[in-house]
Amino acid sequence: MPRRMPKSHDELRLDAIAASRAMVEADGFSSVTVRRVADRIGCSIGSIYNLFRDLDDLIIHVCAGTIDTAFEVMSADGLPDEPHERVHAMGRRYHDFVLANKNLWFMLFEHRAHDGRDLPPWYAERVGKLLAYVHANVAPALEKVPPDSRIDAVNTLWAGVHGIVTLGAQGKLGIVTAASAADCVRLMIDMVLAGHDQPHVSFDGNGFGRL
Amino acid sequence: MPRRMPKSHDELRLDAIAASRAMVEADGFSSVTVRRVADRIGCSIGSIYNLFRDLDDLIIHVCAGTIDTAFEVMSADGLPDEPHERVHAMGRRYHDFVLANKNLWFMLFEHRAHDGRDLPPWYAERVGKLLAYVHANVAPALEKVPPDSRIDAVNTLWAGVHGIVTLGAQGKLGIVTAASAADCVRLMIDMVLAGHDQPHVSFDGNGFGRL
DNA sequence: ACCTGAACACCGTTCAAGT
DNA sequence: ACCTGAACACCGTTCAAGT
Repeated sequence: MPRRMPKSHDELRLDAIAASRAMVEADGFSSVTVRRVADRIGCSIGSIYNLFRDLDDLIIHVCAGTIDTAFEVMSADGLPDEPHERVHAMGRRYHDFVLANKNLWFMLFEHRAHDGRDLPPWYAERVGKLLAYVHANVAPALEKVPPDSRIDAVNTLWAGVHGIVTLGAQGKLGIVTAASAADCVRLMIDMVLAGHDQPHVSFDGNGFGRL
Repeated sequence: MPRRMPKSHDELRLDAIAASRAMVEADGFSSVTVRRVADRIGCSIGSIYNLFRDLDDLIIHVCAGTIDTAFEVMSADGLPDEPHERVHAMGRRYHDFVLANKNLWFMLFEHRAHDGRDLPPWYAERVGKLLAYVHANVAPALEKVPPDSRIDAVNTLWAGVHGIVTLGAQGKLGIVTAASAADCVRLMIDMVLAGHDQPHVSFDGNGFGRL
């Protein structure tokens, strides 16, 4: 194989996305510029616009990769069968993932398309896949909630977990708090599930000792 | 009074902050540029740097104003006396405020100082004042929680409310949900407070105390 | 002492000119 | 057909020159 084979369109696209992702991880998403990406992957400024519609489009592709990674992490093997424990495991995975990928994750929420352009369908699909997985695995722990309200209950619980994880990762979880974000996530889940499921709340801490 | 009296340093500062706030409200915080502010308040680019250390410093002053407004809204007269109802009223006020001031509120969380420069003490003080007010008014509804854990319980509940309100304002509260963010906030508060009214659910038993 | 705006080093995006 | 980079209209920040 020749040493420096000219890269194909698709290879260059993947290079640009990978380079951008590395920049986001290292210095946040505002450090990604067309000029720097072009420089990093060894092409001209103008060529970036042959690979992507504009910078927004490139950024969205990095975001899509982040969502895919999140899905893989969340859906990896090893989730407990017991519904309550499963929610705790999901919360823990979400927390750990966001903490390990702060800049990439924040970009999902902070990035706004320039005009009112809405997200492409293939992107919305991937978000939907991740959300559907969360719903499928959280809903069983809320089976006492009437089916009509269950979607809202899951959304409420998970939005709560998201709030804790986000504020925690931003260092804004209360002024002075002894409890870590991971502890608060656990507490949130326990509080919500307890509110809905009086009889048997197993709070022995079992299954979570692998902290 | 003369028609066009030259403005004092302090007047110009307030003008710049007000102009910036109006820009954020209208078009988001990335629409605030030194050139546009200078143009709007009728001074030169360079003069902005006589009023503020840099653009970050100006932005922080807008943020401080947002926090002050939030405090005024949250602490206005008319909160119910009953602790649970009071938490609901707080949640509702928070939700309404964020919805009515999306761009200003998002700026608080999305704005990052350029280098690792940390926020000035007078700014942290104002954030602390708002958080302290929330704590003082939410804590009574969690009086069954042991005092040692109560701060963490309030943080957990309020971070949850924050998550719902934030995702709701971003239009990201679930893919398709009938319930509005306001309904989810109500549900969250009910679930958490209900979880604590169950006698057998205590903070000591759930492993939360270990830190 | 402060105001000014040209200058500097960036930025996203476009497009005529090359291959 | 695609790659190139100068050009355009911006950006934050600085600073010599004015008052």
